[in-house]
Amino acid sequence: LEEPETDLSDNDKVILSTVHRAKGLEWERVYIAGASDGLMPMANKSGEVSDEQEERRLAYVGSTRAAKVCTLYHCAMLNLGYDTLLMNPSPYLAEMGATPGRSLQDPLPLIPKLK
Amino acid sequence: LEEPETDLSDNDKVILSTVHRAKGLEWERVYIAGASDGLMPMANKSGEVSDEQEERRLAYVGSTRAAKVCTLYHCAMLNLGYDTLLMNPSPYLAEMGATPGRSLQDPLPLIPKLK
Amino acid sequence: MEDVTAILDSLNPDQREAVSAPQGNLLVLAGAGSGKTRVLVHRIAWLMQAEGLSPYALLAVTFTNKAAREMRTRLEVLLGISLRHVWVGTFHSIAHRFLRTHWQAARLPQNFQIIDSDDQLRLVKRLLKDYSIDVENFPPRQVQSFISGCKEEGLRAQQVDVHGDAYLGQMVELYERYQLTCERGGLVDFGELLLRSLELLRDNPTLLAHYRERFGHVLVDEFQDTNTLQYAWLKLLTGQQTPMTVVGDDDQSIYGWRGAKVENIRRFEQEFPGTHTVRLEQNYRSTSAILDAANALISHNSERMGKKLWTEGAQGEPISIYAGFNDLEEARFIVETIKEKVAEGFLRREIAILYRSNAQSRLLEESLIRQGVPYRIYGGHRFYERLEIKNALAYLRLLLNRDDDASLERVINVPTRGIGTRTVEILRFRARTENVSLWQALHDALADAKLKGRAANAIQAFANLIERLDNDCAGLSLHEIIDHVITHTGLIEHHKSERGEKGQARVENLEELVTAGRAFTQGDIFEPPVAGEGMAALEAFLSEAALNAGDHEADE
Amino acid sequence: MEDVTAILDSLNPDQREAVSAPQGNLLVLAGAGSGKTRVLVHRIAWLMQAEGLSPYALLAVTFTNKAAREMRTRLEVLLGISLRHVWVGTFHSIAHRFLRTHWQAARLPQNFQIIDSDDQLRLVKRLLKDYSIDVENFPPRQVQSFISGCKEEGLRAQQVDVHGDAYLGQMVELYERYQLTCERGGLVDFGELLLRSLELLRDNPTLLAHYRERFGHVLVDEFQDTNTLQYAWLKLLTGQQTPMTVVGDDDQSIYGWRGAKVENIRRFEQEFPGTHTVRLEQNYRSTSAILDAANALISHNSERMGKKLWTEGAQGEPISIYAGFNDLEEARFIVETIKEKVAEGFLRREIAILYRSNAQSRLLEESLIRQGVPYRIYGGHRFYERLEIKNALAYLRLLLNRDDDASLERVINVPTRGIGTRTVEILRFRARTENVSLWQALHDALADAKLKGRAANAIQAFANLIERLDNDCAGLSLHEIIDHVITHTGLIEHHKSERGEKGQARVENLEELVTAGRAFTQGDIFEPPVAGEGMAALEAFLSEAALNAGDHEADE
DNA sequence: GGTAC
DNA sequence: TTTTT
DNA sequence: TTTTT
Repeated sequence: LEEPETDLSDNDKVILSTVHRAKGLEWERVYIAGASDGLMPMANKSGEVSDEQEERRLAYVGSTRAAKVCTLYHCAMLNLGYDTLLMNPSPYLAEMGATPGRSLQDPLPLIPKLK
Repeated sequence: LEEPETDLSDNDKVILSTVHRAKGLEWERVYIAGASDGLMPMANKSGEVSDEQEERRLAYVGSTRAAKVCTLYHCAMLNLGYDTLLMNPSPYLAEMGATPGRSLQDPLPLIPKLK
Repeated sequence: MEDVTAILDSLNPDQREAVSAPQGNLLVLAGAGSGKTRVLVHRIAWLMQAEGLSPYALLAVTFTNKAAREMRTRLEVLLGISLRHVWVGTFHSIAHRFLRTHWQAARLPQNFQIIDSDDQLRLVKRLLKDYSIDVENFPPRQVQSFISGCKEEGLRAQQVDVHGDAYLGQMVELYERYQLTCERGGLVDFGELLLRSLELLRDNPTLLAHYRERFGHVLVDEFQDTNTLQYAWLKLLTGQQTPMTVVGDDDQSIYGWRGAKVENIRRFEQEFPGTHTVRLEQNYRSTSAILDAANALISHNSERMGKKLWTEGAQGEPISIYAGFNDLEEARFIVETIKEKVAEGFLRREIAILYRSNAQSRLLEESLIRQGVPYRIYGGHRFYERLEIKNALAYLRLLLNRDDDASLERVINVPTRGIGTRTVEILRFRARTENVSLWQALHDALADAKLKGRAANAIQAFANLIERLDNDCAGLSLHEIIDHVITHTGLIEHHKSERGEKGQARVENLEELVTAGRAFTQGDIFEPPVAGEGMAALEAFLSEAALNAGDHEADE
Repeated sequence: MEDVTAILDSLNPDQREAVSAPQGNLLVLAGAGSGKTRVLVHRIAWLMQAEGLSPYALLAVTFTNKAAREMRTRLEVLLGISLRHVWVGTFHSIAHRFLRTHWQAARLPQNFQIIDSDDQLRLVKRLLKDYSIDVENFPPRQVQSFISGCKEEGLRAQQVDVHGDAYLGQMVELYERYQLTCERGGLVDFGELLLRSLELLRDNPTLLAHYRERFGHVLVDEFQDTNTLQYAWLKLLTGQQTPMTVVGDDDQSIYGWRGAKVENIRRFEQEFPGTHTVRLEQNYRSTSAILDAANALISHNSERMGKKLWTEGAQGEPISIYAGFNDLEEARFIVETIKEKVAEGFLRREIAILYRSNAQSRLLEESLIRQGVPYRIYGGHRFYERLEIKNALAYLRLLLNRDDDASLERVINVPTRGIGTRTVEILRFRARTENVSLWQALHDALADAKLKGRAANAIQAFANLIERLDNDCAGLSLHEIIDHVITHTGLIEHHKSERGEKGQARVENLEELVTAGRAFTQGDIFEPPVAGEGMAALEAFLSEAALNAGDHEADE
């Protein structure tokens, strides 16, 4: 009777997944990372969104994975390794009527770069 | 007396050059290729022009290389190998008051692509 | 008629309507968390018990093996009997079944093998190199996706209209050569399974009539994810006569970029007249707050079929948004919240972090590790995509078919046996110019002594190895074959000598492959055991490995 | 005072004003085709003849060797005397001259060598590999341009403010390591020439005073192209006291992306008070139509210093625009027009096709070839950037300095002498860990027998070769040295055996290098012969090769 | 295991 | 950038 | 994407 317990607690791990792979699954609490404008909806380097409606469906699929709690996360500055981007919150947040849980800190000025 | 003649006619070649390298040089007739909107001024993939004024200076340097004739060339469709772009004429053409030498043909519809 | 009320007992009115809808086309618009699988399973039970359809007359198609397996088990639980004869499977596994059965009509060699996307990419790369095509202008991945894209649109190379475009023309030529290479090697890619299965039915009226008569009802899951080819296949198979039950949700269509067509579900009612449509809008998963947000969000889309999720459950916490200064902060926020919740007693496995792109996981993982929170990446590395497994499978494939160039190339010098790139280059050149397989080229080169010295010895040794393995395996069972191959090819030894834990893990994976082979022949609770012994079983096992690559997740 | 009116005779009033402006800062805003070089040359003549400045007191700085050469010749033609003692040269060649003279004060080894951008890139790549830094996040070209960028802004690694940014921090560390590597190898890159020359003057007040006193007038061409470092250097050198004549055109500033600062010319009048400004607006090149168009175009820019070109010449044909259907058509149009014009009697060499990016030349070339029009790409391949020449130079550099790792790596196995990547890897590792040069590491490895067998023999042979070459060359003249090296290293043989015409061309290029060496020591009409014989001449020759790489254009 | 093509 | 087979 | 050293 100890065995399954151990097995179970060994499997008691937080799940990380892309929204795509999460389709069809559910969890009590879902935290969505990257609820920022170029990520959700995802835009290419030119700032274009390839399929606005599909992007919205993706956000829909993501949020409907949650049973009890769904929280979204956004950040003002995104480090890309070679560049740092200033981000705006996802437009879908307003559409969902998401309540601000903590206010956005003022972004620091970007690091001046040498040419 | 034959020698220099031959040498000379051997050097009688049309010159191809970037505008940058052409700075300071001059020719009787200068033909400028690519007088289209994303090339002159040059835009990056996102359609942004990094330095609008420097781009205009580049066009200025190009056209002032000509002694007698300066003609600009534009084309409606640019083949990039992996993609075909529809191009508009360079905005500098209007600023220069360039006279249309041949009217722009109607662009064909782009080849439909498989996803 | 049996007592069929039990089937409807536990259902809500909408579900009940769907399950008990009369024979005829049925479209179930199943919102997220509305009990979609349940309805599908109960619908099948209903068709059998209330409508009296035989298990043989049913065809249920899904997209993933997981979904197929879940359906079958839940059905068996519901009915309390084994149902191994019901056709429940993915589009690909069903197409595969067709092709295996009718290999002659499909103009395939009997021992054809399935290649996965990885193999396909390797093949494309090889092709580009052979024809010295500039990979700048023709990136392998782009060529691959062009080929897959064509097949998914139901197009063979000859049918692609290039409009005189040189670039497209080149692509089509590559597609054509790729296809020839596959055919010479007896290889079938994922797209080919479906396309050829479609052509098989299309070009064999008797066969088509047979299946149309046999299947009394076809059920399709996640219908919004079907692509042009899958849709055409279903249309052909049912002849718009055999009734279909299709279940899906246009609001959950997220694979458009991969060729899936939401229009297929949107136009179903028009294309299949007499369709009865049922909406499942009661949600059994989420709180009201979450559903309100989701409904509000999706209402901004146009051309929706329309659906509004509701629940009898609690309002719950509002959806909230936390904003951090930068991505590092964001990851820290998330993990801190999770730690709090776990401390309050929530189960870790009931918590998920979702993101758009895999790249985003790095910071999250770092944060989880730093803060000591155990986690698992869902659907990370796949067992059958691991290097050592792919190598073992390549040897196994060679046992069945020496002309499988892709497999031969893969293992000709693994473990290293002194066959260098130069030698392989020579073989490739010869194979290409004489239009024979590498295996043939290799023997020709040995025969006319074009290869000498060390190289010839090594090549000879390789050929001997393969033949010896084949001999040795005669009469062995599947798992014994696998065991023999991984041992006597030296793969085990090779990985044992690798430095670090990696080697050990690889050896364990290889041993796991033997176990998988044993399970395969013995059958398990999910899958029926396979007909045939030894080499016959091996053939089936290899197909299974290619089609079920996602199932067997690799440790770590 | 001599009769100086001859100097002013042929000039227009503006030019005359500029040439004869009193000693003191002078800014000549010289429009395109306004006789800029003429003014510069006559100004120098004026300063010497009217103001009585000695040739020694003059410093004329240009950006290209071509411009420097043209200035010197035209000056000699104008004055009818040889002027080899006037300092006319590029920023880099003048900085180089400073550093060669004051190598001790500049803390450089006497035999320091100049590396070009190519060498620099190789060095950066080597560095990234050595420290196993991810080239995805740190693309070599980006690292290189960061380093050059810093130097051009006058910043040493220690002076770069990273604001706690990890990425920038890594860049700076790479800059630092790069610099250390250069210093250990006695290597100086283009940016370093200028930066170190600046520091040399800045940190040696006596030296600075000496040069400030020596130069009575400094002239600068293409002032709009100066970068921060060059501007600072000029400011330091003149102390804003020595009068300067700067010539330039803000409207022709097209190198901003490379660090050039138009502001330097725009702010010159404020930064150097008492500046007299002259505008050259009369154009001697183009028709009125062309100038009208150019004036109209540039008038759309803001913050211009202001200038309007005019001509006494004809109106001419209007500027016209031809629009083609696609780029192929466009190229065909252009070439057709050219053929017409050539048929009408225009000289081909008086016709140019200009474009923005090199990629555009391909279609144009194809069209020219197809239509049989002879053409030449201006500034195509550079002689000193050719592989075989770079290899020969690397051997020559090794003769002067065994510790030049970049050169040693370049040729250690060229021609192939059995030293493989593995062996080189071992040497590199040893050099890195023991912080010695590769040459040293190589001897250490031989001494303690860490390398054995074939590898050791090959390495020993290489070391012997270099030493033998050094011995052999003692007493030889420069061109004999070069000849000896390209022969006895086996480079000539190596290229002779190459297939196709390429090998022949390479052999000819190597022979051309010998000729260049001969010309160098003997001097020619443009350049003074070099002081010193043999090895001393070699040192100068190598610098010359790096600084004048663009001059000597390669055939074909 | 290394080098050469 | 997302990846059901 | 342009490349004076």
